[in-house]
Amino acid sequence: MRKNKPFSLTTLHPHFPSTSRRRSAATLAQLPPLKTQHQPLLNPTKPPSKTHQRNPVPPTKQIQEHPLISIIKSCSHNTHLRQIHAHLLRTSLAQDPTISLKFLSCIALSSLRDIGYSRKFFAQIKRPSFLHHNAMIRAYSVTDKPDEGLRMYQDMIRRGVWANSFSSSFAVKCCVRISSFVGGVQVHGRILRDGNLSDCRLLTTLMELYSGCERFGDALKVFDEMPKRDTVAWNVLISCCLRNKRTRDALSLFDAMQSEEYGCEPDEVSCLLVLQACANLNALEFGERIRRYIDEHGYGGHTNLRNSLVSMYSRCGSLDKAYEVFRGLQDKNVVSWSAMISGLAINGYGREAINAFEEMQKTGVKPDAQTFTGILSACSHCGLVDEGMMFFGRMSKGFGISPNIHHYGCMVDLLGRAGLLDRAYRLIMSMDVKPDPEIWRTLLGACRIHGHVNLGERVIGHLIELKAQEAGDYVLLLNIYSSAGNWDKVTELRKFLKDEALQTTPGCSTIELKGVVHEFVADDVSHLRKDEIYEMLAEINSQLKIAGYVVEISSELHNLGAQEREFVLSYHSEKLAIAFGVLSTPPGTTIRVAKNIRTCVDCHNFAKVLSGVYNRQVVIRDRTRFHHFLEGRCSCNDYW
DNA sequence: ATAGGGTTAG
Repeated sequence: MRKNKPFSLTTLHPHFPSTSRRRSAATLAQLPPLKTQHQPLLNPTKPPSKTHQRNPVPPTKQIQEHPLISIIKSCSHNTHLRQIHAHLLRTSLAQDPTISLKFLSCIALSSLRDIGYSRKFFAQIKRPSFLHHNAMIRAYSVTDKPDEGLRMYQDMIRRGVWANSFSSSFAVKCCVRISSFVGGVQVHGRILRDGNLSDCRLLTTLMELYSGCERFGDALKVFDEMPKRDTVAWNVLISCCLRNKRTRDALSLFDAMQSEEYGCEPDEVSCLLVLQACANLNALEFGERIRRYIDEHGYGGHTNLRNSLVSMYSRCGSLDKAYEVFRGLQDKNVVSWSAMISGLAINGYGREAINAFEEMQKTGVKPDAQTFTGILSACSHCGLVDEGMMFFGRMSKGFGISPNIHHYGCMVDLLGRAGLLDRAYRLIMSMDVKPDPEIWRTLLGACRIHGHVNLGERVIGHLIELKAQEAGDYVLLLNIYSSAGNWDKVTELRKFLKDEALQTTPGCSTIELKGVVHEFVADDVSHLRKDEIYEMLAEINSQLKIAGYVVEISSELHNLGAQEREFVLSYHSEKLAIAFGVLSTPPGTTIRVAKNIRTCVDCHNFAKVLSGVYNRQVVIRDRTRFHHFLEGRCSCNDYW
């Protein structure tokens, strides 16, 4: 407990200009002469003036800050910080609690982000309060040493230094940065003991932590126990759903938060997040709803929302609407152009994407790394090998952007599809970034297309090295073996797959009907209309067989008899979604399905034949592209 | 009490 009156500079130095006048242009030059103001600042000799005592006003409003504080606040340049530091040391102002605190937090947030500097200054404070500790933990949380911030917090608790909800908040931030679930649980425990259970912001940070550690359940629990939830809390929950593969729940939350029970208005961030969910799920109608909401609530002018709309429309296969929004954008920035270029790319308009790229530069917008990801994927989707190579070269030479893993991925796809497998392999080996499993899978896909057994085996070797091999990868290898007629290897691999319990990314397909997204996994029996769906699937199977559809058994890894294999295949998630689509739409309409992983050969053929027999346009969007099927043909030359 | 915390487009 402090016995003295709060330290106030206002009363001590009435000659300082008032806050309001000072605010306009505070610079170091406006400081009172340094030499004359040594002692009085820390050792008040004059009592506070009487006028203040006669008119008691709430002290918080009355206290004026030291001019140094406003200088520190407006100080963005590092050299200025150093100057102020020197000044603080000279005048022993460094020991003033308010000033040192302000300075400490300023170092943390300045462009310097120099934790060493913060540490040094902290060490110079003789009696740091818990506020100084808080500022340090915060500093750690925004630099590259978040683990030390957590340690400092733990140390604080251990030494019995007073800690408040802000200390915990910064500590949680540190845990978020290093994805430390264990550390987060500790801080959570402390928060519970401190009884900070009604602090909405603190709990939101905690949700953010669990979200980042892929602990959806824990995040939801925190949310549930919050006594009062504001829009940001809902937004964090939505973003948590997006990050933890609960995309469909993200859509329900948009409605739930608005319900009478909760009465929380979605803001522009909510819209941004939900639009992402729509894009992932292919949920065009829901996306349209969000668009109406945006217009009705006056968010229509937000460029980020419009950019998000461009992306949502194009990822839902509605390129014309994407273009319409794009055209209406008054201030197209690099994100708008990149969204449009990627949109053209995934929809198969490679040339148009390149044109857009040129036009973008004419309007003076400079491309960045993600623009090039879009343009390179346009080239790979449309088989524009020379153009792709050209852009890949121009990227670093002409624009100073060094290729990242996504750029390399596009190039591997481009070269691989074109049959230049050795070059693709050499490119991966020459990369200055570590190859990820995804890029090896891209090459493996190319090996399948071109029946390259040796390279395929080598790629599997690399995946094993990364401990990332999944069942789906071996299925591709199986396809390669069987198309090469290498039956011994096929048998051997089958046996291996049967014995080994391999990890698989569960395939999942979604289809939107009347604004409701339906989700299917393989062998799904959870849908309300499952009986009708399976009946329809049986009907479709027999119709397609008449039309010449043959089940592609090599897609399946189960070591079963041919009859049973066929049975297993018919339960793939995209078939269930398509069957549901046929069930719910009249002939002549479009069935749009989104798949989270690669669509298998068999489902590809299934959709192709079905589009003719049932007179539906079928569009399957898998990880990177659209597969359009119409009248028994597909748009991608059976490159699946 | 003091300063200070959460979500965000391609």
